[in-house]
Amino acid sequence: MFHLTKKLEYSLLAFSYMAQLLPESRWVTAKEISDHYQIPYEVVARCLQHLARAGVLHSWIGAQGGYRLKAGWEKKSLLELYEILEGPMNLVRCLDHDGDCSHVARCTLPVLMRPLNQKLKKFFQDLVLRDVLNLKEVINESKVTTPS
Amino acid sequence: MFHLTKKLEYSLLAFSYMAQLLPESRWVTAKEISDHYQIPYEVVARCLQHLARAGVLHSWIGAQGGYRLKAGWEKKSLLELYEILEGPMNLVRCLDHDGDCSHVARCTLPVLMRPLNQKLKKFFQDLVLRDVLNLKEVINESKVTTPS
DNA sequence: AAAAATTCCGACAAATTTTGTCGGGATTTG
DNA sequence: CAAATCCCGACAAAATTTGTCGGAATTTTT
Repeated sequence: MFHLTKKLEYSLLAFSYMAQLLPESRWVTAKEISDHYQIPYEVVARCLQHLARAGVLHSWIGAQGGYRLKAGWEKKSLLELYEILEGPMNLVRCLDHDGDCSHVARCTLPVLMRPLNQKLKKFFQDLVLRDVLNLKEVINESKVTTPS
Repeated sequence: MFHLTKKLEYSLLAFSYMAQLLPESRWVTAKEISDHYQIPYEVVARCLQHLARAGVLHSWIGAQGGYRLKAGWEKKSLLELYEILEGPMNLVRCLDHDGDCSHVARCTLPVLMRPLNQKLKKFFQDLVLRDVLNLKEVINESKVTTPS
C-alpha cells in the first residue's frame, strides 16, 4: 500500500539523472536512462512521455532528440507527479466518485477519509523535487529547444 | 499505491463500530461487524485477531466472547495499525533490507527515500484513532475481562 | 530520398499483490 | 456435551502493477 510504484521510482531516477547533468542540459533519451539504471526501456519511456505531455519535460522527436527538464520542474511536487502517472490520489476508492460508496449505507469511510485524504495530499504537495532530490539550487536551464 | 488496503479499511470500520457503542462497551464478535458492514467475515476476523495479538484489542474466546477495545486504543496511530496489519511501512523495498538495493550500484533511491520515508512515517504516527474517528473524548472503558 | 534515431501509442502478457475462501483446531459458556 | 467463538494456515481468485510487443509519426543524418 505504501510502496512507490515503478512508474514513480523510474521517474524519480530519470529526474535525478537529468538534474545531475544540469549546468550542461542536453537532450537525454529514454534509452540512455534505461541503460544507466538498467531498468526496462519501454516503461521509463512511457513515464517520460506522460511527464512530457503533462508539461514537466520538454521532448523532441527524432534522431538526437530526447527529453530535457522544463523550467520550473524543480518546483513540481510528488503529488503532481503521482497524479500525472497514476491518476488522482485517494485513500479510498469511493472518493474517486466523490464519496459515492454505494456499498453499504452504514459505511462511514468516505466521511472519515475525506479530511485525512486532504492532509495526505497536502503532505505530498509540500514535497517538491528540489527537496526530494536534495538539490542546493537549480543553476540554469538553457532555453534550447532544438537538438542540434 | 495510496489506496488503503481492505485490511485497514475493515479495521477502521471495526474500530468505528466499537467506538460507537462506547460508554456501554461489550464483547463484539467478528460476525457482528462483518454483518453490520457486509464485509467478508474471515477477513475482518483475521484483522481483529492480529489487532488483538498486537495488544490493541482484548479478545475472549468462547460463546459470548468477542473483541473489545483495550485501554489506550484511541491513541494508536495509523502507523501502528499499518505495521500490525501490513508490516513495516517503507516507500521502497530496499529500505526493508536497510537500503541494500543490490540492484544497480547507481540506484540512488534508497538514499533519496530514507528521509522521505521518515517523514511519511511521522505523518501517520501523528494520526491517531481518536482524531481519525473524530471522537470528542473517550468516555470510559470498563475493565471487564470476562463476558458474563 | 532513404535510413536511422527517436518519441509516441495502444494492446496485451506476465508477475505480483491483495482479497477472499476453506478446513480445521482450541477454548469457553450453558 | 453442544454451541459459539476465537485462532491459524494453506490455498484460490481477483485485481493491480509491471513488462513486452508491434507499429506509427517525426526529425536528423547520409
